[in-house]
Amino acid sequence: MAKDTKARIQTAALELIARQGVQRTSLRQIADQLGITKPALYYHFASRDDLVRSLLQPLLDECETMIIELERSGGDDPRRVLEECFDLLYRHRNVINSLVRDPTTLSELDLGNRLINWRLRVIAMVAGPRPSLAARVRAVVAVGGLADCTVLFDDHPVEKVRPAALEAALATLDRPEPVRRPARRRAPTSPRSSSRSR
Amino acid sequence: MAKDTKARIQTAALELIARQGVQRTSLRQIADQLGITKPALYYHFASRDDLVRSLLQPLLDECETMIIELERSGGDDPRRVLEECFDLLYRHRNVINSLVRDPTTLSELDLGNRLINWRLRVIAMVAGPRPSLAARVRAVVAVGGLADCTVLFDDHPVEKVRPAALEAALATLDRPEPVRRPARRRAPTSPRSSSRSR
DNA sequence: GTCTATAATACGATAGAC
DNA sequence: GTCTATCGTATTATAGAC
Repeated sequence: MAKDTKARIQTAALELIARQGVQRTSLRQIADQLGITKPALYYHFASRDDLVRSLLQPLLDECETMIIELERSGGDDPRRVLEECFDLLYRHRNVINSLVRDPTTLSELDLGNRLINWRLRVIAMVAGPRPSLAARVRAVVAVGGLADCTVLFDDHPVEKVRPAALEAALATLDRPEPVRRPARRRAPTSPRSSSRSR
Repeated sequence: MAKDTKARIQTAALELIARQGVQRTSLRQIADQLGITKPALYYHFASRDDLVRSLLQPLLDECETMIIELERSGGDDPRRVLEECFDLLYRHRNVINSLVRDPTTLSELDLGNRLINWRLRVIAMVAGPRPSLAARVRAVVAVGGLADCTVLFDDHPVEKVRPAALEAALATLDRPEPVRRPARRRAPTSPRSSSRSR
């Protein structure tokens, strides 16, 4: 036990942040959880922001390399793009839920912009070249829905969720041209549009 | 101009929160924006939390009534469920992006649990009775992807996004039984599974 | 209904001893 | 590498005048 204190700090911080959000987690709480004092944290991290950033760094690095690699070699294979995305999102689902979905974190630096940029690049790959609006919408649904699956089925084994999620996302994409949908199961004599719109 | 000061406070608060998150927005900032002082806010709201809650209340109320109404009358019509969801999410997209996605807000009271509960009820309606895991996954993708569309296409007219999003979500659901997918467009001789898994 | 003034508390961060 | 002690600054909230 010598230098891994840094790692223990990160673990404790992530745990607290997962429960109460970034802003609500103070250096005092983190120090207390470890049984050390606040100034001790400053030996390992230059500032609070430095600590938070260190939690995000692995995710950011892997996103960057994954997307660049996909764009270089596999951007024309939606299944492979979705597979890689699912695996990365699943691997980092803790950090994503605790930190990335927090608007406070997003607004600092250009993290929000970088994430939006990556997302759009993934969507662009999945939507294919010169996509119509409908195709882009399908890509958004596929990618966004896939992301939700990495987080909403925590009680299910990932080996079962993963293929199901990929099939569902790919099914969303498989609409080469707009057609009138055939009547769907169980749809009674309901009015075509009953929404009160907006 | 007499009693609508309360509404003006809410508007200013929402605007600031949209830009910097809930936790980063202080009563001082809100007061400054309106040209009044901090204690004046306490005449209209009992506390800071009271103000934040008042911003969420309309969304919460409408969610509750919408879901109850759907479960009573339209739970077996996925299209109608998705239509109502899209319209509600789109109508409240500002509050949703500013407040609801903030972990800090979610952890207070049982807001997070209520939202998860509603989401699961919507997913259950969309997935149909006694759904398989695959069917539930498709429902998650459909609902989650639909939600993303209300937020990601801000620069497009909603009259175009709405039908496209609904079609995409419904397409996701339309997989009555698991079949081997036919080969998809543009998939070259890529290896079937290249993911480094997790 | 809004003000001035202030209390009570928590925060991030630093200085300096050990 | 961790401590005690503390600085400066923010915050929410209240008391009481007008």
